[in-house]
This record gives sequence, structure tokens and C-alpha cells, in this order.
Amino acid sequence: MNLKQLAHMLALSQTTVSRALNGYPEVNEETRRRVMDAAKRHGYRPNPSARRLATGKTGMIGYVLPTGAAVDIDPHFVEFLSGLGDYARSHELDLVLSPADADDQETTYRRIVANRQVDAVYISSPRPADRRVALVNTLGIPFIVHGRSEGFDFDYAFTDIDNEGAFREAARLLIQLGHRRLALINGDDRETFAIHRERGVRRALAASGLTLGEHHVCSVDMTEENGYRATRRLLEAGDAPTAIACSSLIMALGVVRAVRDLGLSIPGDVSLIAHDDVFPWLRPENFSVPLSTTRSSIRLAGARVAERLAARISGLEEGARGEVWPVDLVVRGSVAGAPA
Amino acid sequence: MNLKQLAHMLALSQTTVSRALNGYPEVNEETRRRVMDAAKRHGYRPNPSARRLATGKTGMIGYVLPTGAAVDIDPHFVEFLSGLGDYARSHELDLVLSPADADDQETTYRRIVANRQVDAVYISSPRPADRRVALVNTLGIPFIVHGRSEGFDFDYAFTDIDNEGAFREAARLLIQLGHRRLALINGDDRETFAIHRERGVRRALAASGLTLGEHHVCSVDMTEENGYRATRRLLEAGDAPTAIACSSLIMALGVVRAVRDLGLSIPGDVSLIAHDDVFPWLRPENFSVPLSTTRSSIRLAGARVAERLAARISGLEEGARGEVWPVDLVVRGSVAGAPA
DNA sequence: CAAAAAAGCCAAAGCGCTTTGGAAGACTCT
DNA sequence: AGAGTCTTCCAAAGCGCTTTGGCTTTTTTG
Repeated sequence: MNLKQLAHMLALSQTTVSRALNGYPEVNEETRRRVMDAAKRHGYRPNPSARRLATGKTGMIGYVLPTGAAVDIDPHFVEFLSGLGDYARSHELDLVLSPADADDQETTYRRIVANRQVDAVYISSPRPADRRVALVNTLGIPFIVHGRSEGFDFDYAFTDIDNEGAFREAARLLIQLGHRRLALINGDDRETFAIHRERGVRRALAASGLTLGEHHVCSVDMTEENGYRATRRLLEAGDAPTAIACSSLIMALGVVRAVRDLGLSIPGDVSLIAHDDVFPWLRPENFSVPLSTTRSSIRLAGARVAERLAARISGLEEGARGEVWPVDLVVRGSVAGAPA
Repeated sequence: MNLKQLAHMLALSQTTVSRALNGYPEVNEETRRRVMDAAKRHGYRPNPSARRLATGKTGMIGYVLPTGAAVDIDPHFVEFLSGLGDYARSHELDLVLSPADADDQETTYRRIVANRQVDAVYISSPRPADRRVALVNTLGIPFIVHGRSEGFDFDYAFTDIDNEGAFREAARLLIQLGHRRLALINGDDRETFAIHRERGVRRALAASGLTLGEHHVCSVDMTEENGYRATRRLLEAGDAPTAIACSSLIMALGVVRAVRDLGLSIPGDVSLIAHDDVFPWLRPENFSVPLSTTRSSIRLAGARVAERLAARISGLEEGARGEVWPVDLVVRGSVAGAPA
């Protein structure tokens, strides 16, 4: 059942039927009712391929997925996706993932924009002066950055969490508990979120006249194993920290294992605070010692990004508004006063 | 730059240019060269929207993503996606995720097929007599099932691992080590993979005249917490098992924690074997006691599914061939002889 | 009550590609 | 040389929708 048939069956022109269906004003309400009724009764659904050829609108949002043998998509992605999907579903939006060589995403961005494959895109895990952001900005497709980039001469729309504030507060708590030597086990410090977190820790330390030792901060891929290794290295060195801030729950697993392997205990010897993106399958309160966390649901962020993308597509949102969500600091058993 | 312009500039008809570009035989090789040359020089890329309206081909593969407040996409998905993306990238295929209410995926399947939104789909986490498989089969769109369904009067194409064999071998090893009371901490037993795994354990036990106690098998969502709870329940009961088979590494985290909380040890009091889908961020050799596993890379499966989908789209693969991959049994420190 | 404005509808021209049904010219064969 | 066959190309008809520009008919207005 296509438009032509429907129009013919109603003894109307395609024009009128199309307009009736799409809510244009220049059609009699009575007629509109007839049309919509018939459309529903016959299960008419406009062919999206045709519509998109005519309008350029696709009803899809895009994401360029970095892939390659050396690239691991991290599990945060799936949680984000959950939220995105939740919103997208209720608005009949689909998400198209365009896999790209991690080292050459530009080509793919250009392709999906030139081909009008999607109405909007989002960008995740941005770095300072991220080329993707600059590119997408000049290409002129609506977009939202999940996280923040920095150092552009233009503004853009983003949804981020207050990484700096979160880690500042976490560090401040540890300092108040008497800790003087803090360590930070961070994610890839080429990414903005990691930079902000480090800055948060440093600011808190500085406020008390302390500093973050050069070898007390490490930047690694966020795996359990890297959490373990980093912790061993930290705790086996001369001026071992008495408190650790850790950028992910998964790394925290490794931290806990390392501490145990060294015959130390949490929080007796080492206090630990980790960032919790809220995975349904791994919860900080279920660690052998319940974990203190800075918490922010990445799933909610996914839903919010979808919502904003939808708003941008339909013209409801404009401008370069950035929003920064506060992060909860949840104190559980893994922190205590510094050992004497 | 569109076809019309290109044709005009070459003083050829659109027909000829189109055919030259698409490799049809009825065009002079000399002409073809000229056309392809000009196309490249001017960076001509056929508009996919137009092409798809004309041909119905989209260059995309689809996946219906179950969503909803109660639905968690599990982290296996992202690994699978990694593999899928790896392959898709090298073949200029995109993946479109259509979020659907988990309780009504049919509507979405019908929509994406009716609208010709994708050339093929894959289905994951199938159950016996899975309605999605039946539906997609009648809708007539090329598809591959990742995993297996059962109980249809038709055959279909799937890529699965030998879950039954894997868990049979795992159980057999435990039995050979003298264990008599095994337990299985399984995933959702409405899904085929879980059924097969349970069957594997039962078969191994039966071969030695043993059985799997009714309360020695549990079916839960594969979270750390559920692994913990199940283990507590198992080990605190009267006839506690001396060996546990566990369907996921994430649950195994909980198993280990529970065993420790009870003051017991692995493998002294309890042997443990878990299934490993090969996550880059959590590896069995890095457990406090290195974990014995049944191992199969879900990422490779993703790549394979993509490969087969591509083959089906281009007509290279037909028929209902199912393939079943063997699973490695990797023995590490978490298994030992049964306690006296 | 005639003129102007508004309402309601339609035919047809895109959107950019593929594909059908020829047609013209070159080549082969008897 | 005439008939038949290839080879090579083209005009035009879709694919199914939106949108422009215009044409009636009805309503409003001075």
C-alpha cells in the first residue's frame, strides 16, 4: 500500500493525502480525519527510502564506531547504549553504527554526512581539541558530544559530568581523613575526562598544600589487570600512597586484588574510592569491602544525549549549550582515616 | 556531483555511466575506463538514498535491540559488536540498531522488513522455539542466528558454540578429580545456551551414574551479585557441592567473593570452572586463583556472523547451514581433587 | 454586491538512482 | 549483398514520497 494507491482509493490527490498525514494546515479537518482513518485502517506506512530521498531526513542518529584489531570497545558503551535506546525507542529513532578504522574516522564522518545517512551524530570519549568535533562542526550536521573537548574557537553542545568536581571531592574527603599521599589510577589521559579527574585531585591536594607525586598517577586502559599492576607498582614503591582514587569499577577489582595479594587491607592500609558508571552487573556495594564511589549513571547520560539529539533534529534545541551534571560521592566502607 | 551531471560532462547517458560504474558487461571497456576515471577525479559517490529507493538494497545489517527500564544490555553484546564491526568496516557495511520494547519486538522486526531498512538481520540470545526466528524466517529477510533455537519445522542458519560439549567436558574433568556433588550457576534458563550447558553437565554426571541435585542448579541474570548469592545459598545448604560450574566470568567474581566470605578456599574446598567469553577487561588468569575456563571468543563470533550476513546478502551463501564451534577447556589453578 | 482574501485541493516537477526496451552501427555468415 | 548477430549506447519509465505553483470555491470585507 503506497501513497498513490491510498490517494486513489480516497479519490484525492497524493498531495492532499501527504499533507493530511504530515499535519500541514492547508487541508480540511474533515478530510484529514478521513485520510488518517483510511491510512490507519489499511496500515499505510510511508516508505522511508522514498521519504528520505525527497526530504533528506532519515530518522536515524549516527555513531562512528572505532574498530580495529587493537581496539576494544569498552563496556561503558553498552550502558550508554541502553539509555540511548530507551529514549530512541519511544521516538521511533534508529541508531546506525558505522564502523571505522580507529585511526581514520574522518573518512567515515565525511561519508555519512555527504550521503545524508543520518540526521545527527554523537561523539563520545572526546579528547582536547578533538578532530572529530572540529570536523563535525564544520560539516554542519547536528551533533552532541558526550563528554567535553577543549581548546576550540567555537562552542558546541555537550553533555558531560563534573569529573573534576567529583574527583576533587573524593580527594578532599581522603585528605580530611588524614591522608597525605594520594594516588590516582586513571584512564587514558589523552581523553578529557581523565584530564579533568586528575585536575580535580590536584586541586584538592593543592588546597591543602599537598601535591600529587609524579609516580602516583598512572594512565592506563581501564582493565582489571591494569588496575592490579598499577596498584602493585604504587604500593611496592618507597613512598606508597595511603589512598587511591580509581577511574573505574573494573580497575578497582584489580586494585582490591593487588592490595590483598600484598597482604594489606582496605581500608586499614589503603583507602579506595572509585568512579562508578553504574553497571547493573557489578555494584560497588558488593565488593568485599563496600566501595566508596563517585557515581553517575552513564545510562542516564545516554538517554539524555538521545533526547537532545532528537530535539536538535526537530529544531527544538539550538545553540551550543553545554551541560554538566553533578556527580554523587557515595561513602562506603572502603575509606578510613590514614594509618598512623 | 550527481549521476546526471557526470553523464552530461562525459557526453554519455546516465544509463551508460551507471552501468559502467556498476560493472555491467554491455559497455565498452574503453568507455568504462573513461567513466571510472572521471568519477574518481570528481569524487562522485552515488547517493545511497536514491540507490536504495531504486534497488531496495541498503548496505546495512540490522539488529533489534531489546530495551526498557527492566532490560539491561549485557556486556557480551559489546564484545560481539567489536567483532561484527571489524568485519563490517572492511566491507562498508553499517549496522542499524532498532530499539524495541523487549516485550514486543515483533512490531519492530516487521517494520524494518516492510520498510526495507536493512538487507539482513541477526538474532542473538535465542530461546527454544524463539518467535523472532520464526517471524524473521517467514518475513523472508536473510538472517543469521547467533546461538541456536530449537523445535522448528524448518531449518535456519546459525553460528553457535558447543555449549553442551563445553560444559560436559568441564563436568567430566571435575568428576574425574573425584567430585561427586557438582553445582551449576547458569544464566537465564529460558535461553538455549543455558539449556545446553545444563544438559552438558547432566550428561557428564549421568555417564558416571551421578545426577545434578535439583537445588544444585540455578538460573539467574549473569551479574556479580547473583553469582555471590547463588554461591552462598549453595555452600550454606546441607549437601554443599564441592565443585561449581559457572556460566560467566562476571558471576564467577561473585562466586569467588562468596567462597572467601564463607572462609572457604578455591580450589581447596570448592573447585570452580567458568565460561569465558574473552573480555579484554577481565581475564580468568588474573583471578586471585587463576580460573579454569571453557573459552570461546564472542568477538570472533561477531566477526563470523557479519561475514555470513554479508555472504547471504550478496547471494554467496544460501541454505540453512548451522555451524557449531568447539570450545576450549583451559585448566588453571581453580580446580583440584575433591576434598576428603 | 463586487472585490479581495482565505481555504482546500490538484497536477506535475522534483529527489538521484537503476533498469527496461529499443535502436544504431559494426560484424559475421551464407 | 542481404539477413542475422553482436556490441554499444540511449530515452524514458520507474522507485514512492514531498513540495511548488496554481486553480477553484468559499468566505470575508468595505
